[in-house]
Amino acid sequence: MRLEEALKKYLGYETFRPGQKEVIETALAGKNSFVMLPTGTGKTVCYQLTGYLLEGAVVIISPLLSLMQDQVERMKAYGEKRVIAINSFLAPQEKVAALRRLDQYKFIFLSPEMLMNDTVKGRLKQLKIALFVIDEAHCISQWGHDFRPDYLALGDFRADFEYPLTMVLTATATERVRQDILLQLQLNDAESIIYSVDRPNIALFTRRYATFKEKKAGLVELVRELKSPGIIYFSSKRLAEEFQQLIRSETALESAYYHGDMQAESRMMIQQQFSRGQLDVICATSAFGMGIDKADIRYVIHFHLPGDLEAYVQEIGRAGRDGEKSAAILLYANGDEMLQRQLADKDALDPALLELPAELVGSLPETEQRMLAHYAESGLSKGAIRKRLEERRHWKQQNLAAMKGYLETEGCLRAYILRYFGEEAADKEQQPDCCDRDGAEITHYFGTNERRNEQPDWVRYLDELFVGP
DNA sequence: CGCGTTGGTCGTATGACCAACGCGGTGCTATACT
Repeated sequence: MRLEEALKKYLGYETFRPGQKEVIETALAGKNSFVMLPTGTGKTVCYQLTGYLLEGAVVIISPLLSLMQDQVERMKAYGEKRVIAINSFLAPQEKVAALRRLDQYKFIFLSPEMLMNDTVKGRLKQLKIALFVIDEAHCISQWGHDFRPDYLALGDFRADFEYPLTMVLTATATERVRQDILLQLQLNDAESIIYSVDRPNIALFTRRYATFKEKKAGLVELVRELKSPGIIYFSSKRLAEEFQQLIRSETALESAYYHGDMQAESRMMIQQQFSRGQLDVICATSAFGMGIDKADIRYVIHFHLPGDLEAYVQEIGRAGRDGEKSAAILLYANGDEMLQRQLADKDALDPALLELPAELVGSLPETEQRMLAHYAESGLSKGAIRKRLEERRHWKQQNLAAMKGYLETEGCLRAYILRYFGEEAADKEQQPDCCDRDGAEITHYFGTNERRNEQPDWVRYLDELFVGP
């Protein structure tokens, strides 16, 4: 059967999107792959169709519970019943039952933490694993080193399972991050399938302000003018909340805030409201984003610069999935990078903690305890650990410096990003609205959002309702 | 870095003002207890 026929038969699509066929063919040929496809190009199809064409189960490692739930629901909605997510959403007895009948599932979603659970491992050992998938694989290189060490144990898992056929999926990774991911996964024979990170329909802007206050005022002005919907990213939960209040009082836009301290239910609700077009603006921290597949996001503003360009590209990539023109705007006020410098510094464990007496370790925050436990089990000497922490710190500072360079460059912003990801700069002829350095005008992204400002015009409303516009 | 909180002083109001200080973001899971 030709792959197109299989695509039609199993998933109902007529044609492949760029990259998908190549990825599936590679897996069907029994080769491991490292796949980099831009956001919104249907990475799910890659492992789903491969799974249908192979005998055995597909195990998918996913970083977020909400992502897993979404995928499971979507697959179920399309009629696939043999799909499950083993995670803490399951009640203990549900989990036991699910593990007992694990062999009945074709697609099994797991977090790296759950994968390391001995019962789960033992049960997986009894199955035939056709394909091992790492979704959002950049998490290995970012979160793994910082606060989710189980991401770093995926390599040992692969070894333990005699190196199952593996597919690594991400949207953004520099060569260096790719190398780190492959190293962590103990994957040295992966076929690289790399597509450009460039999203031509997203115009790039930076704006400098002298002070925090001016930046704040500038943001309100932008939000008032820009065509919504949009996302504004902050590096502080408090500021995200504060700004949402400000937008509510200063504009007629519908808005909400979103960050990691909120209850899972409120987070889900906000995300749904945004997806359904009930909100114009989301004021969020980096917690908001993965798994958002809203097509018509018109702008992404960053109130603070992110810690690295990978995060920036990932976050602005949520704009313009529909291919329509959209804007990515990075704001800066003097000294902004200090905040990121502080956060980056906090990430790598303080080497002094390695000397902490065992009885005091218990009083540390949970994340630090985990990272310490991870290093203790790694068998590395203290000197080697110290060296690794130092390298990590250095890496982060370099990344931040590159991010700062983006703000400061006088050349094309898109070219800067592409160079960072090791790509050739795109052809200018094809990109009239590229970035502010090349003459793109922010006003092209303005629109009217003030409709809610008007008092409801009942006569017109009823007229439209019964007679049509 | 900039912001909010805290605690001191002033000097007699239950505030006004200032300096010093600390903090900032991302998520999984297990298990005990109210």
